[in-house]
Amino acid sequence: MDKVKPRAFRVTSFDVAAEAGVSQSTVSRALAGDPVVSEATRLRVAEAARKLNYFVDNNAARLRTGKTGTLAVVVICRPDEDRKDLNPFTYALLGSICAAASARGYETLVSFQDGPANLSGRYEEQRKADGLIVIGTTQNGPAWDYYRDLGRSSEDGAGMHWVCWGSPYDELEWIRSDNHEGARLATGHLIERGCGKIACIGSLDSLQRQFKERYDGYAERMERAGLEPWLVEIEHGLSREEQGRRAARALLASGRPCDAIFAVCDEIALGALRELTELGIKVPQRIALIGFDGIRASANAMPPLSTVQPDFTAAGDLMVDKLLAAIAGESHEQRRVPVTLVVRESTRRG
Amino acid sequence: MDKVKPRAFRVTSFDVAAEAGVSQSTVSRALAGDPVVSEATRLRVAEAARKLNYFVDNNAARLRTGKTGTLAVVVICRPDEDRKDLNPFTYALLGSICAAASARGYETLVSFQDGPANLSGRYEEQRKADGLIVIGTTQNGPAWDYYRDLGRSSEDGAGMHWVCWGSPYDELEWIRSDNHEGARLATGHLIERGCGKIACIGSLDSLQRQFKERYDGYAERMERAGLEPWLVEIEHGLSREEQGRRAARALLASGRPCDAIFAVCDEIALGALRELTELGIKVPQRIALIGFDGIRASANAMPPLSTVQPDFTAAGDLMVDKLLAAIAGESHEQRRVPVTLVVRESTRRG
DNA sequence: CTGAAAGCGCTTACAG
DNA sequence: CTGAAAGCGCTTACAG
Repeated sequence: MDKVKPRAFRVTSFDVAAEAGVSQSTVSRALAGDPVVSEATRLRVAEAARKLNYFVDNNAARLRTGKTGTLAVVVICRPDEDRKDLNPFTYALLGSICAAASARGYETLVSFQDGPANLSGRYEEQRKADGLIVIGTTQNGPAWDYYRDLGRSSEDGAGMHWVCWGSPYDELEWIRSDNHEGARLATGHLIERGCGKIACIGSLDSLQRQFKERYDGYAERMERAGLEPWLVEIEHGLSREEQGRRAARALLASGRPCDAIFAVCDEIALGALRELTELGIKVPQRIALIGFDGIRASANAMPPLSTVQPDFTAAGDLMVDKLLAAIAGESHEQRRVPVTLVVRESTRRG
Repeated sequence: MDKVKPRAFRVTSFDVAAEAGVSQSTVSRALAGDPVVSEATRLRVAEAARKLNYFVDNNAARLRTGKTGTLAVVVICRPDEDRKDLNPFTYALLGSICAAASARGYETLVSFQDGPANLSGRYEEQRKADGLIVIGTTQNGPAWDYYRDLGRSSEDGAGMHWVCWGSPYDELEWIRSDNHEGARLATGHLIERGCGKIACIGSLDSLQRQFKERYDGYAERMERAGLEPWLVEIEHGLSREEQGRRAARALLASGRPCDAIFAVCDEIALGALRELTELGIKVPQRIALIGFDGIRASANAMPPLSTVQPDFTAAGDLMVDKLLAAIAGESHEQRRVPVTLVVRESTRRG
């Protein structure tokens, strides 16, 4: 109770101690579950705490122990982007990270960051979190530059702990889907379906590293089957949907026969699907189509879109486990999330 | 530096004070931007802090001031639900809340909660947050019961600060879309388009209060135009998509002539759309269709779905402003988020 | 404008 | 098994 500015009354461990007839240190131990306190004492303390509606002040505990029990999660957005239009893949990943952290007893401090005024990754220095997870769009270059520089500067001492998903830089600790395997699965599925003229809509030089990995998996599987890879490049600086639409048009305009398309992400695939549909080209009867990412909208498309889906639960688990290992000073080699093929109408046999 | 267990070296305000040649209290004031310190001193302190890579320990500051600068956001999920399948509306709302909080200088502590093992809203008591925002599915009854009881129990003293979106209980401080107005807009749009046999797929007794409000707005607009309202009830306990599919079938099976459908949410509308499409009924040529919520998938549907979209940015702003007002002990009456009509192919004139 | 000092509410060696 | 005491790193009246 402050003499000058009496602040709101707050129950402390001293009040509980008085109520239970023990010392304050015993209250702390009992409530923390320290096995050294007797069962009888523990019960008495618990009852007193319940009666007084007492909860440990998290800030005092954190100040004393130096641990926060919190992981920071930064979601990188595009400056011009409405929150509603954020990549649904990112949202699913965010959810699985929060769930994984919670399952391991950690809170998640979430921040959407899009521009210079907003960028801030000093969570450990401020003792707001024990580590940092950065996810979000690869396309916000300045944001990733900021985090890359933060990582570099902290070499000398501070020792940040973090992992990323979507970083265009290999020097950051990244985790990604098993893109090669997923692309092989998708391509193999099209081949087994009887397709032989399979185009890949994608890019080799996108900031999005995953796109190249997916093309490589596609090309590898094509060559194994004695087929020639065929890349239709997306144009940079457009929405994914528009990239898909234009690539579909370019593909048709080329005049080269095509019976199937592997698009390197679902949103590009959905754009291509709409363009094909509007041009009267039946999917899958004339051209089969498969995407990558397993976003929810792919299931709602007409026809429903086949895709390659990462195990989102595994993704969250892996990111959190890798981060916790880094915090504990242990090594953790795995950085690929397993994927599965999801077959829907868009690749079914006519 | 602890003698027994030397913890990791940490720069404190005392180190900065020594470096800058001032007292520790001056460092604190200078870094907090207290206008009482001279410009020269402030610069010297800032330089010393930069040189030593010093950041204020957030836990110590919070312990001292009693404020956390943090808002807790609880997202209520369904226990059986994959994170990936969470309602996209909820994710968009989460994003706008985090952005609004950030714009007002608050951090957001986000937690996905789905069941008894997981439910926890004691953020203020633990001094983890200054207030609480609860959003998410209305369909998790036990979770809302938990929060309702928490609200009741805290009457006697603690005084929780919070706001909700999606609560089935009116006693909690709720914020919702302007559902009446949105439904009137949607229905009026169908009428202007020339439709007269307009069904509403929805429910009067759903836990989701918003559904009844939307039906009421629809019925009001119908009656104003001298048309008879026609409710096709959804079945409980199914996914939104399946509810939409079945309602569409029931509507057709009734034999009653129908030229337009207003569905009380986009996901139900998308289910209805797929059912109609699979049955060969052209949308909008034979039946026009409009939903509510403005989720991203509605734009990707074939044909793109007309809808009523709440202003997500305003929603996040309003929830955060209302919560901050409650924390400050001020009143804040507004609880409706404005909506706009989004016209797409599914209601265009043939 | 600046400094010395108190105190926020815990956890944890240390002593018994 | 329990208690007395130190100390985590700040902010802020109070005094000058």
